[in-house]
Amino acid sequence: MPRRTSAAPLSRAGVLAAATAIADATGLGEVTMRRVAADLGVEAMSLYHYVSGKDDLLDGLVEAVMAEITREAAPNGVERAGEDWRIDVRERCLAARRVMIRHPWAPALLSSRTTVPLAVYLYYEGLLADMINGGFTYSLGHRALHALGSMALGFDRGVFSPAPAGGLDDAAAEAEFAELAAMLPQLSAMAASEFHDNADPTLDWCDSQTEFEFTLDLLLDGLQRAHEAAAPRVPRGRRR
Amino acid sequence: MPRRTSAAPLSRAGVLAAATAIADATGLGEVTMRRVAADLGVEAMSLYHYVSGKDDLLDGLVEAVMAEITREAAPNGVERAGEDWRIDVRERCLAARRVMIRHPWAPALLSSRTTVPLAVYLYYEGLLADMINGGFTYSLGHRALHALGSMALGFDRGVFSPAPAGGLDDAAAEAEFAELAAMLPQLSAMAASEFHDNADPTLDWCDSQTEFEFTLDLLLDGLQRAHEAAAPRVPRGRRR
DNA sequence: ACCTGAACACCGTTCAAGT
DNA sequence: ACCTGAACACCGTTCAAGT
Repeated sequence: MPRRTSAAPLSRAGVLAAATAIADATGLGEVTMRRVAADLGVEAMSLYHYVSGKDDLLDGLVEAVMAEITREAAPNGVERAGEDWRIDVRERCLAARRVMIRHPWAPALLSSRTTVPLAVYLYYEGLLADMINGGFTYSLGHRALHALGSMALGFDRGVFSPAPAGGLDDAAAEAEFAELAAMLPQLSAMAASEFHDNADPTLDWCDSQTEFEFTLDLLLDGLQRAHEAAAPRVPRGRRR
Repeated sequence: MPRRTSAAPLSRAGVLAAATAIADATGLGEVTMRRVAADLGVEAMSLYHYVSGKDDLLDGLVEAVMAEITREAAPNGVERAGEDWRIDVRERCLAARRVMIRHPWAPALLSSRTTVPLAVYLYYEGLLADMINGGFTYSLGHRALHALGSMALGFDRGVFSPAPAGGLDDAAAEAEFAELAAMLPQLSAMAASEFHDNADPTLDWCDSQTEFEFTLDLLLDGLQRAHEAAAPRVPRGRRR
């Protein structure tokens, strides 16, 4: 039991920083009131002075992530020029994605929150403002936020992932894998085809940056089309 | 403690049915080994004869939901004709959505699973087969599965939802709400505008069926365009 | 004001024992 | 074979008590 070495007083920010460090290092499942407290050299109950409970701690983690996205999108504290809604929205989504890649636990945390923290609304406010400035109606802006879905926050929340349950270490597992591939002929053929085309080794042939950008541009294309169909004359900003 | 009334022997299907009933009635959080067992008039440890643990029970719930989607998409046990990939894919997504609406806990469960159950792969296999039959390359099929994301399983996994944390019961909460609206001018204006246009009362003005279908058609439009750009001559099936 | 120890009400899961 | 009671190792959280 390491006593607290530094006399630095506890604070909400300190508690959240400790929790973030644990999540980054060992995953969200290890983020426990007792564990966070132990890392701070303190008992679990002390945390309740800075955080109203476990739920508030998790909301705090979300706020920290959203703040990091804001810094990522405006590196010098300045917002983008804002001449083209499409570039602005795209850059916001890509900035969010860079942060999500740094914190792989964040998408699951975001998805699991039952109540939406204010910081998330502030982020959506910025996205919507980009589009309204670009001449979107509120109706189309509303549809756009839904259409972007989790892409707006920088992740692809499909349940689809290339490796099925269980590893393929021994021969038994390999036989099981072959049987499974027989049940999934198209998915197997797709995996084989994509492997072959791809210089990149097995890791991350799925959910790569190019997949993300393909989907994002597909959505932005569609929104741009819907926008121009409703208002063929672009009010301000330049065309692509 | 109600003893087990019927002498019906326990079974995996029975355990899953009890768990599904609990989730439907009171939410996923109440699905507990002890609670499921109690509803079956049995002790928690008895469940381990039919389910290898809590994780296996949750995988079982996912399998039950996927089976329900399959039944929903092929009501009489027959698959669709398959003349147009777009109609086939669309109908599969809408069938999945009808099931998700019946089991509001399912999207969160699907998203939280760290390992993907076989039933989910079988579902994706069907979706991919629709597109390959429609002349898609494996590369475009792969991109399409990613692009559809959670829409493929019938839900819109954005974190966006209209009501911020906390109710607006008393005057204090209402003042807080006004302050919050001032921080979110565009979102507030959007909400007001959409409310005004919508005959439908407050409930579900967001995440409605029309929003879902708008996003789905936006994605299908984009995929169709990408498909036709790569292979301008449609191999089989009719054009829209 | 800030931190603590003991306790409470829950979890999932094990194990040896019953029938 | 199927079910059980007691126990274990964890949770988040409360409360009265320390300083």
